[in-house]
Amino acid sequence: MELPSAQPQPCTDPDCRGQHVPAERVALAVSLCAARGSKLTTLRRQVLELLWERGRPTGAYALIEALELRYSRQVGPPTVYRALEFLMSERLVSKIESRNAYVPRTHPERQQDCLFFICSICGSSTELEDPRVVRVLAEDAAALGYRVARRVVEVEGACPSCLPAGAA
Amino acid sequence: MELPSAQPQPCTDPDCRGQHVPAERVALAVSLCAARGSKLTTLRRQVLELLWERGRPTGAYALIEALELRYSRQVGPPTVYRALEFLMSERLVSKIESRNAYVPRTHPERQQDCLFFICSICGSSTELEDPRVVRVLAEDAAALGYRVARRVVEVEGACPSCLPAGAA
DNA sequence: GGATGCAATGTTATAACGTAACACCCTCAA
DNA sequence: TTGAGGGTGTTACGTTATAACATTGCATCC
Repeated sequence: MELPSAQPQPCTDPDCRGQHVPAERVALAVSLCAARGSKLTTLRRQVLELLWERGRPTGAYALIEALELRYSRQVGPPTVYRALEFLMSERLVSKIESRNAYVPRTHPERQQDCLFFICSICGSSTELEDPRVVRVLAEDAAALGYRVARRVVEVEGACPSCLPAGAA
Repeated sequence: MELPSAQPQPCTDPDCRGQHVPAERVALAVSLCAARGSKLTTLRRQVLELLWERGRPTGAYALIEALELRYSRQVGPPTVYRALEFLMSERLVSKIESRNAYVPRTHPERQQDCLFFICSICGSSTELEDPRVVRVLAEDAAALGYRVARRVVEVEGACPSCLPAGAA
């Protein structure tokens, strides 16, 4: 299952902070889905592209508006929700539960649920993976006798750009 | 600010897992609010009582129904949402973001946001505090330059009662 | 080539969740 | 007694999400 070397490659830097070019990330999604045998259709790819272009958590109805604007056609809520459902099942998108909004994942090739830091001032979000969080929650789950299916970890606050310099 | 010894006391066991009697927890809320000078009105107390009686994350509209049923009067959404807002500001209630539902907090006297384990089968939830999660998230926030305002940590899975014995 | 089956999408309607705006009422203090 | 402010009631509406069913498009088989 080797990809041709011309294809976009997954990022191998665990500290990259998700600084990636949208077009490149969409290309990676195309590769990933092809490799997985899952169908990233035109509609689904368009939704993913829009999410990348937005660069911040975006609501489903904002996506509908954007689709209608760009492609000059009517789009019903189920259309977008189904596309989002597919993208989430492929780990290409996560839902930010505390905002009812959706973000593209910078590292869809990774298995673990990730953390999000969300700025309540500018609305931006930063994706992060931290094995320590995973481990600690797994320990707590074991102590409670829980089997973990999904982790939602969202930290709201003020991002560095929105904080007056030095006011950490 | 000492409470009379006849009053319900905060639980001092950090591993109690929130096994408390509803009526006792409501009484603690009354004491806490009195001590804080905040007004736990009849309506607000009724909403809190209902949440305790439910024993699981409960949606706002389910609370409206329950209020109407019990007290035979019309209740509009704003009435309940305002009560919930007050209860959350007093740390007596938390919202489960991944379910759009509300739960009473077992330890309103504590300052930190807590974690929730939610069973996707029976719908129950377990509140937990884990300083390790708080610390790790604080470190990540520092590394990103974020100032933390609020943590949402929700683990979905299967609770021990819903798992076939031994199938951890 | 037409029949068939299946996944994806389109369409309509409605459910579920949440809030804005304004009216009323009660209490408390000057 | 009157005015201020907080709490609640009421109406209407905004936002988020899904159920149910119709249609399309594409692959496969005969």
